[in-house]
Amino acid sequence: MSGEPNTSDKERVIFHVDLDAFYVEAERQNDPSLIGKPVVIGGIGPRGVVATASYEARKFGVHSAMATAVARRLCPQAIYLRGNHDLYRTVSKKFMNILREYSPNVVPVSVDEAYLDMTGTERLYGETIDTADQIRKAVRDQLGLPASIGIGPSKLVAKVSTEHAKPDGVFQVRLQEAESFFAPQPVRNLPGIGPKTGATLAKLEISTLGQLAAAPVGPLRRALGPNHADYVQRRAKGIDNAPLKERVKAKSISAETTFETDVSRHSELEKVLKSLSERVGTRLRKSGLRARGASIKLRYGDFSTITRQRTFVAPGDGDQLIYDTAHTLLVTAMRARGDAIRLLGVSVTGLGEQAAQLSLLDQNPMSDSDTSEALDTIRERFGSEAISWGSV
DNA sequence: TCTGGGGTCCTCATCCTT
DNA sequence: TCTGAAGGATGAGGACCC
Repeated sequence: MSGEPNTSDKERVIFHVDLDAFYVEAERQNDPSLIGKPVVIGGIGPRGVVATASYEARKFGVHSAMATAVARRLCPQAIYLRGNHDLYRTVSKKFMNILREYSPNVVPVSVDEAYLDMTGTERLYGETIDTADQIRKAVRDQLGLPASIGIGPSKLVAKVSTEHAKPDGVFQVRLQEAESFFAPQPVRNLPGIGPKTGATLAKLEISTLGQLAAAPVGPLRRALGPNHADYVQRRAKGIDNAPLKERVKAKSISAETTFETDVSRHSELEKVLKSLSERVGTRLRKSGLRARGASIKLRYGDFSTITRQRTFVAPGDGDQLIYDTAHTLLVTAMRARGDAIRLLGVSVTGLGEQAAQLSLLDQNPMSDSDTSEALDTIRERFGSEAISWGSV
């Protein structure tokens, strides 16, 4: 491989394990009558999008991120399900536990995929490819789910290899093969190159990773900015020294909702804002964190999106603090542009584990945080709908 | 054709402090 | 006291991923 010397890659054997059409397969475990039929999971309302489609539905052109309305036109005979995220989380935990039997260093990246550092395990399990097959067999035997595994000297190469392993297979790319393996592939196959960067590269007549790797630096930097240009060009050569480590803590928590029809009535927006603030607040307290600020997200009918954020006077985790801040931001934003709103979101940012402090300003015997915790307890015992603010 | 929800990271502009 | 540079904090938006 040309480019920079990469000594650390030489010793590494990274597995990227990905469950095929995970949501669909998990639903099929629950309801075997779905086996063999086209199944589409995602938002089933007028503004929903597809989260996952079974391979039977994909034959009709249905794919993830497609508007459900379009999917229904392409494949009206498919079974459309909203999805059961509690089920997926439960299955995902079992999946990760199986992987942990094979490596102490397992890094989950989402419910259905994880990286494993398998460096030096050959003596324990034998040939790398055989180990991958053992893992796939264990996942199938214990959970009934098909898994694909990409193997490479880095997370990046393993991840791209997985696409060649699907469905239900194994694909390995060794260090010395990485650059030639990448070269003929379309730029969009590289994680980190999305529709926008792809279009920018197309304007420079760059369509493959080989062309990107060999592209002159000047025009590339002008088009993408120096940092991003250098980053994607290194990765196009298969260079990735990123260590395998788990993300420690969340940096933000958010909740958002898209209305079935655009909304401009203040009272309705306030009601939804309150409910979103509660959802975010509940999750914030559950994680034992406090936030330094809050932000709102507004998407208008023409799909233009704005965000507005504000820092709290002091870090906090109470529903009222989140709502009051979000409400101020909403009122200010609506004064500037009063158009009907398609999507409303609330998030808290700057999360940290600050110990609860008694603020000098806090004169109330029952603080916002205390009230919110009391509400959490009631919701936990009697359900999320059991109690709410009067306005909601 | 019509685009969800929950995240992360990056860039750029502006403001404030030193 | 004024001015400008540097750097951090904050705010806004874009791009991307699953």
